[in-house]
Parts: sequence; structure tokens; C-alpha cells
Amino acid sequence: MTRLVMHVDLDAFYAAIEQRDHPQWRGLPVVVGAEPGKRGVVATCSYEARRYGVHSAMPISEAARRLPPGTIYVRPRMEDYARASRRVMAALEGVSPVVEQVSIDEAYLDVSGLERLVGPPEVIGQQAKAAIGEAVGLTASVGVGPNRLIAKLASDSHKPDGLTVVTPDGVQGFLDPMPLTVLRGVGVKTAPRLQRLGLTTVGDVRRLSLEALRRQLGARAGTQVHLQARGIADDRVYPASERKSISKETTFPEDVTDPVLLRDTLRWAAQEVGFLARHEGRKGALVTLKIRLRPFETHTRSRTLSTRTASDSEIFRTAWSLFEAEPWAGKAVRLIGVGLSGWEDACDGQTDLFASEAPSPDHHDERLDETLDAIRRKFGKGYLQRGLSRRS
DNA sequence: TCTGGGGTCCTAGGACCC
DNA sequence: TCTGGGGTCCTAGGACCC
Repeated sequence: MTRLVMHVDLDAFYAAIEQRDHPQWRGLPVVVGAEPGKRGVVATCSYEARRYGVHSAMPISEAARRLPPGTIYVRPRMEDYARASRRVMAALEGVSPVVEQVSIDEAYLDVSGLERLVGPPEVIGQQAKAAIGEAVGLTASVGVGPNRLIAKLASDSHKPDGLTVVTPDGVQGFLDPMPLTVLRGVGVKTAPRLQRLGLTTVGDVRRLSLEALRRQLGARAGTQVHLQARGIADDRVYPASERKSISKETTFPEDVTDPVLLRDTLRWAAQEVGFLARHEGRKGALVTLKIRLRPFETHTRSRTLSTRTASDSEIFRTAWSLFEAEPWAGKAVRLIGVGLSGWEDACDGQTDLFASEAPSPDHHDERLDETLDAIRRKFGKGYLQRGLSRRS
């Protein structure tokens, strides 16, 4: 049976919420992200800002150079965005029961078989857009195709507020003229390897032999690219997938050498990770320290514990000992953070894992406050408030 | 230009075991 | 004394995605 997959992508999600909630900002360039003049990037920006060449992940300093006076710069309000996201996903459940949320502003739906009930794919897509409009007053771009890749590229092809349906017969004609960078897994490193061979489009890639692709990209990636160039990709939708890791990290406003500050920040990160792990009823065996040194040199160090943990202090102690085992003392640190993973059951009989202690907010909050105080004494009140995430 | 934060998946080498 | 092949786990790094 041939499947029908729909991809839904909210338009300039964070910026659209800001413009929805601040009518006076409509029609203006709006940038959600870091504060101009400080370290950081654009999370997302309104279409008015995109006209100046600004886009997600651009350094905020560069964006500020390009954008005119009168541009609105705002810090993300993640709680509000998350609330809107939940409403959108609930609305989509009304279109098809098989919804896979892939990020705060994107989802795949399995709409196979809905044609007999609802009508052609265009009508199903319109239904999704209308449901989102009703739920949160935002627009989305929708793509429908025979698999995830085609549905995603279809939604990307007309933005904002687009609706694009690609039939199985239309797949190759749709794909061939596209730049090869649209293929999943072909990014800033892989694309030049193909471009050096004189390839530019997906059609060019399709004409290269499987053997040549595997030589260039390795067996696995080469095969995947070969299949994608023919429009062959996963056509399943996975409604719920369990997360595999929890992490917290922060980039300092200025590089840090003070070990006390590094320690306090790592303690804060460990408390955040531990709290979230307990909240989700998880314990992990693998603690990973992440550090980024000046100029932009990233390292990870990890340790597998003999028993799984969700304890703030154990996560912290492990991460700090990983730090101390390295000759990093005195070096300028740009970023520090910690992750926890390794709770998947390896058939080792640890069945009591999820009966672990509940989150302990009181204890947690008190210690967290102490740590945050230490950090904010250095960097000011606004620091370490909320995350920032890149959104289309 | 000067590069956030949260993730996933893959590769590759070495340890260790049979 | 010099030596196989395979499997699994651990660790570090990197590419990529949103």
C-alpha cells in the first residue's frame, strides 16, 4: 500500500507568535534570539527581517549590521511558544490520529487512507491549516507526499502559508532540479565533497553510481543519498519516541578562567539535568561533560557509572572530576555543560529504575538559588534565564 | 560574519573476551 | 614467540538537524 505523509511546519514560529501578541510589530522586522551586541545567534526572525538576508543561526552581530533601525529584537519566551506548540499538536490530532512531533514547530502526520474519508490531499492539507489557524491564529506550510522526505521538501517549497502536494508520479520531476543540499544528511561538510565532483542538483547526484557515492561518503551515507536522490525514503510516522539524553549547557557572555565560576556553572547544569531526569522518572549511567575552549574548540569527556543515577550531586561530581582530570585549568572556557544518557534497558534486570525518588523541588530550588546567585554576581541578573532554540 | 542550545546518529579506535 | 577473527562495550569526536 502506498502511504501518504504530511509535513506541517509553522511559519517563522517564534517571531509569528511575537507579532500575533504585539500587533504593533506586524509588518516590522522582528528578531527572536540573543541580545544585539552580545554573544549569540538569531533563533528565528520574521519574513520582514529575512528580506535583509537574516536567517536562523546567523550571529546576532551580523543580523544587527544588516537590519535597519526600528527592528524589534526580543528574547525568546519559551513557555508561551511551548503552549502554542501543544495546542497546534492537539489540533493536528483532530486531522489524523497518527501525529509525530519532530520539534516545537514541526510534525509529520500519517494521512494514508484519509482520502476516502476526507477528500484529496489538498483538502486534508487545508483542514490542517484551518485547524492550526483556529487553535492558535498562526499560519503553517504544509507538504504532502509519498514519504517523509518528499513531504518535508514539499512544505519547504512554498513558504509561508503554502500547501504543496507531490504525487508519486511527480516525485522525480520535483526532486531533480533541487540543489543537492536538500537531501537529509548533506550539510556544510558533505555538500562540497559532491560539488567537487561537479554535482549541483539532486538530478546530478542521481546520475552518479551507487559505488561512487559510497566511495565519497561511506557505505551508509552513500546509500542513503543514493536512495534519497530517487525519492526513496522512510514513509512511516512514529507517534511517540522516547528521548535518549538530557543535557544542559551554557555559553558564557565572556570566556571564563575562574575555576569557582566554572564549578558553580557546572553545578547549576547538573542540577537542571538531575531535576529533569527525576521529573521524567529516568536514571542514566552515562555522564558527559562538554566544554568549549577559546577560540571554538569543543571537547567531550564521559564516564559510565556502575549504577544509574538521577542525583544532582552525583552528576555534578562525575562531571567535575572529568573536568579536573584534564589539563584545562587556566584555559579560557567559552561553554560548559553536562549531559545524562544511558537509561535504555540493556536487559540487565534493573527493573526498579522508575520507582526512583520523585523530584524534590524544595531542596533543588534552594541549592539552585545559591548557585545561580554566584553566577549572576559575575554576569548580571538576566543571565541563565531561559534557553534559545533555532526555529524556522 | 564569529559562531546558542537541545538533540540524534554515525564512525573509529582500543579494551576485552572467546 | 608471534599470532587469527569476531563480537561487544566504552569513549571521543564529528556531522547534521531544528
